Amino acid sequence: RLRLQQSLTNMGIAERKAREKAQKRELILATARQLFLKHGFDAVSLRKIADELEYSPGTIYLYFKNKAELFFAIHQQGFDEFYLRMKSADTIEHPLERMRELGHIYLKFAIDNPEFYDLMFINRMPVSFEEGETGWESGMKTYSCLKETVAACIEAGHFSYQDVEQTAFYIWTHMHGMASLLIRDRLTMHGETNVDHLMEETMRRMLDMLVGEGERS
Amino acid sequence: RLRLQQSLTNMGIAERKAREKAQKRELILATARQLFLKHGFDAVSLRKIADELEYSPGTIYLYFKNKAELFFAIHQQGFDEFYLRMKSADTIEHPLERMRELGHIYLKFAIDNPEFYDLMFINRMPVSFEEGETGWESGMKTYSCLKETVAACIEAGHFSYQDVEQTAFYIWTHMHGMASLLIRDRLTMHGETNVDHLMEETMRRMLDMLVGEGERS
Amino acid sequence: RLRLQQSLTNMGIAERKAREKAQKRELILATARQLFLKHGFDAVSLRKIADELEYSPGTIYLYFKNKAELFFAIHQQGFDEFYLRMKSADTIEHPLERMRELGHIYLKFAIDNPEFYDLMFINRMPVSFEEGETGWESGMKTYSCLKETVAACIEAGHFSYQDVEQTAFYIWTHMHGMASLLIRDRLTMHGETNVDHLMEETMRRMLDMLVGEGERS
Amino acid sequence: RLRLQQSLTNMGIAERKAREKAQKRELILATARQLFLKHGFDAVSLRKIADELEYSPGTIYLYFKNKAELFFAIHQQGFDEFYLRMKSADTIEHPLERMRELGHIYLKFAIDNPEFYDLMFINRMPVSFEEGETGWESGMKTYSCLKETVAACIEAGHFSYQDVEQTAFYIWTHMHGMASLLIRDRLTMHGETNVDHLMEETMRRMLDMLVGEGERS
DNA sequence: CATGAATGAGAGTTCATTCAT
DNA sequence: GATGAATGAACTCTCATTCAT
Repeated sequence: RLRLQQSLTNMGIAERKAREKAQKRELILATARQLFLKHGFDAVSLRKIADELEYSPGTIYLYFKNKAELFFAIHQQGFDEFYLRMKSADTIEHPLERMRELGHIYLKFAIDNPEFYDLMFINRMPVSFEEGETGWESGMKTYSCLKETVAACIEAGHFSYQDVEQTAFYIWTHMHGMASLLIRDRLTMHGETNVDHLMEETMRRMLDMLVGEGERS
Repeated sequence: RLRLQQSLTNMGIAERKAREKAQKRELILATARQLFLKHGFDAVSLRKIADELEYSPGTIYLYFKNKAELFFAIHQQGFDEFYLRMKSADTIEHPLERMRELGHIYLKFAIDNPEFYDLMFINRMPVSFEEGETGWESGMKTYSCLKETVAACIEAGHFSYQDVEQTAFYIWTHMHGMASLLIRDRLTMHGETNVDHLMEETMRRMLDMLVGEGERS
Repeated sequence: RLRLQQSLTNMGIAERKAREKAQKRELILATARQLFLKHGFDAVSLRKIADELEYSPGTIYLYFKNKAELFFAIHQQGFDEFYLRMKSADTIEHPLERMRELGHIYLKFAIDNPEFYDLMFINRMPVSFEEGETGWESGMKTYSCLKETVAACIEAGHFSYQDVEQTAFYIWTHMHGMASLLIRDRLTMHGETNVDHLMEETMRRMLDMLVGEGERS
Repeated sequence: RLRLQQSLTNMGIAERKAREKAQKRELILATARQLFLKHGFDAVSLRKIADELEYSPGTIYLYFKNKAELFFAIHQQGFDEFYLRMKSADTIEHPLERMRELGHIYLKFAIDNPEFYDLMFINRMPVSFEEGETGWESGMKTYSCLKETVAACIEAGHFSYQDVEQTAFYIWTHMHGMASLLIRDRLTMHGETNVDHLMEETMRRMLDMLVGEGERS
């Protein structure tokens, strides 16, 4: 019985340790993310991250093999989170409504998580990244999300143009244009006050124009 | 008379010197630009630029106060060149045709000069840059170009939507979305073969959709 | 009686524990040795040894005070093993034959256990090592082995030269020259194919030359 | 005339600068060499070398591409110097006398320049080194020196054994054995007082033994 | 005008070692 | 007894920038 109890205790300890380790990993990721946003990936050193956390520089290497893996992890995390949010639109039956919600979610994600968005869609990829094709699964799934909804819109007769691939490309590139200009500070001239609103409106306008004549939903 | 002559001579010399100085500045800029293209702005050191030119690193500081000023100069130059190209569409009378040409020029510029485009629209601005507001004149002029043409399209009844500012924003953000995804390598999934063509088509489709009902040109 | 039994049991446990501890120590040593061979002493970190063993780095410190002591232990073990092998020649009565066997064993040991040989005879000693004079007992015994056989050869009239000390030095230095050049990769120029054979032959030639005139065995 | 004079002055300055640069390179090499000797190649960091010279760590990179090149340069320099010394024996006509002188020079070089000898013949080669085969020219030339003298000794009937290659190998390995044991501190047991003398004697004895019977020079 | 030697700071990374658990 | 997280120092190397010449 003693053994069993001890075994349970050990399991408890092991579990707690694993949890704590995961939490610390998360903490490092969060700090890195925030710094990457402020100064850009290249300008942030592991040392600075460590300083911010009041760790020794070597400590980070207990959680990440190197800087590229840190990038990778944030990248991945970003796409996972992104996918989750996009997926949440699935509850909306009406294809066009769903499409609008996707647009809204996309922009909101970029605005709320610019550090994620930057690493995912704007930052130059580290060389080590390009070789292995892993890490894009969530990204591809999300894009599939978009394409399915586009297909549904076409099938339901909401969109007059019939090519799914091209229409998805059309929508994505426009959304990204707004998001990336915002994040990389090229919209400061535009009175800034209502940029978020302007982007939302632009998105809706784009979708409206995709909708076939005579059938405005 | 001697004095006059000498003075003239001096002016000649001074002129030549100024010309030579400007030429050298240009040469440095061109080399820097080319290197920025190949390896990205942050990855290029002043020493590498100097090596490429077979200059001493100190020499560059005779022409540019620091790396930020080099960035600034290329940025400026890029916008100047960009403006010139966009301006060349002015010869086209028909507003919608001109609009289409602007779109074509925009994409072509991004594709042909990704290093310029990157610095102008994607790269994070050096901190010293944000303070001084100079350097955006050409950029603003170019944007005005766009807005004028949009206004002309509206006036001519080609575009049904009436807000110039918003429509210009609409067009620009979409163009930039395509350009920036291409330059930062996020379109590799798209078969890559015909990305340029796809972008052109998407642009035309966007403009077509902006054109009011019943009046497709 | 219970107490006695428990005491016996405890002794059994203690013994087993001691045995297990020794075994683990041995295991660590073996792994370290093998890694030292592959990458060189300085290039092997304790962490790498621990990883190889699937131990925690801290664990090694339960068996060795520090890296120098690990060096020390392998050094010792190497000399012990070396001594055993050399000792095995004792069964050969004929002094000159024994001498030849010693030479053969020496070279074979160096070739078969370059990691040992390197640590024992080539690698720079850790500073902490030089102070304490312990650790050379087996080495000295082995050298005595050599000297005894040399003495026997002289006594039996095989060697013409009479100084034992000098002759032992003569033989050892020559053997070591071949072994160390081989191990530190300075013999690659010599067609490499038959280096082992060449070394054996050279050793035999050396011994032959030590043999007095008219009395070639 | 002014121009000419200035040109001459410039040449003077350029020359002086080149000389100073070469001197500084030499100084770095000397310092590095000395530190390598004391602590071993791997244990000496560029920082330590820089500190010793009261330079900034970066400065060394103005004279050497990296640590391997520093190694390479010392290696090369050592072999050059070594070759020069060995070559100096060429003035001795009598082959056997020359051979003895070569032996003397070899040992003296190792004793006088242990830091060179260590890097040349004992230290593990950096990986980058093995690939390129450059850098061994002086070494090969020196070995040829030895072989020529051996051949001459054979031709003159001094050596009874006829194989040049094997005899050169024989001589070299023995010399190296003594030198490397001395440098890596394995001769401390031998009363140390007269090790140099013992080595010289051993070398002479070896050569004497190579000399054919009845013809001791 | 141009040089290029020099610097100090800082990059990513690895290390032997310690210590609370 | 064993763990493994953590450290601080060290590593090689690159950088933007300065300044005497």
